[in-house]
Amino acid sequence: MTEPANKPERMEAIGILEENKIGAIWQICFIANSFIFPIYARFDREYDLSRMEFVVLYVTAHRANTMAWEICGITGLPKNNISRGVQKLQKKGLITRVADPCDARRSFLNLTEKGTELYEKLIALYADRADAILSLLDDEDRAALEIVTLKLSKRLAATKLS
Amino acid sequence: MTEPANKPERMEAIGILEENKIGAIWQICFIANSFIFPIYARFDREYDLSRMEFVVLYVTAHRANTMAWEICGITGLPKNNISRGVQKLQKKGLITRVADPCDARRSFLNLTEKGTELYEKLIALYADRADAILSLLDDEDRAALEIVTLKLSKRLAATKLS
DNA sequence: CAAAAATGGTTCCATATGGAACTTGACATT
DNA sequence: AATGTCAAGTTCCATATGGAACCATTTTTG
Repeated sequence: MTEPANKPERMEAIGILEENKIGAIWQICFIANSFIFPIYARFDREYDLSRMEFVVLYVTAHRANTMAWEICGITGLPKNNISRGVQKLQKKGLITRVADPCDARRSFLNLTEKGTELYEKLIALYADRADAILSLLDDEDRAALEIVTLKLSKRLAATKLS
Repeated sequence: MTEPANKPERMEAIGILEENKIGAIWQICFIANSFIFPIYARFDREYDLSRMEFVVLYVTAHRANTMAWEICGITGLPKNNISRGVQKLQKKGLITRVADPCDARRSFLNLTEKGTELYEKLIALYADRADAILSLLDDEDRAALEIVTLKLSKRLAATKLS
């Protein structure tokens, strides 16, 4: 059942990866897609959790009293999708939503104990898969990649591109 | 109209980018999304071209006599989506489809002149935007990033991850 | 303080997406 | 040649997605 590692069509991908007119960006997208799709498919299959739900879970795990609009700003995802993610998580009892006394439009989001438990499980899978990919590099290259992608992503977050 | 470069929610994103349990992968996805979404939105808005159409256009521009199943292998996208992209491009007169005499199920895809013209225009926009992002790094970092992402993406393409 | 603008969030709708079933054609085994 | 298996593409369907209109609250402004 294990397919040969180098199926011809996969090898063809390599040629296109070397295209240099668009530089590292196509490669970065290729790596991101290779990571994201399988992991979200797995979350959906094994935990019945959609991408939007995971995103909300993830951000909320990192910041107590998060508000929906903040998740939008952090992730760049549209607010209607975030809204749906929040609703589903709340229905499943994975997060709590408490109205902000200062502004009735907003509410504070926090993980429940159950939500924290699930998050711990998922983030472990997430980290394993990330590690499986990054392990294709030797330690030196991996360290270099981490330094440069952190720099770039931080600058990108702080910049308003046209 | 120009927003301040450092809106609070964007700065919050930076904190999360520094999360190290999942290392460079979250950052890579962040960079990829920051690139992909705006550029495809623009292609759709200004050229009425969907993501799938662009993908087919792109691969076909790189390989004469491409077949649909090859595009699937190269990009990892499902074949029904590719099929739709091919149909739309053909309807618009941007690619030609000629049945393979050796196997009636398959056909060879090639850009028309009109298709080539459009491709040239789009890839220039694509490259400009890629450059705008990569220019946030100094030359040394940028060179390092390009080397390492090429290595990683090539190994990833040649590997069958779980 | 009333009217207008803005903001957080939800709902509506039209489109994009991907899994699965299906169609047609190639090919292997008998 | 009949049969079963596989492969390339298409179609069907149920879900995900994101823009736009909308609602309910602040906040701003005259």
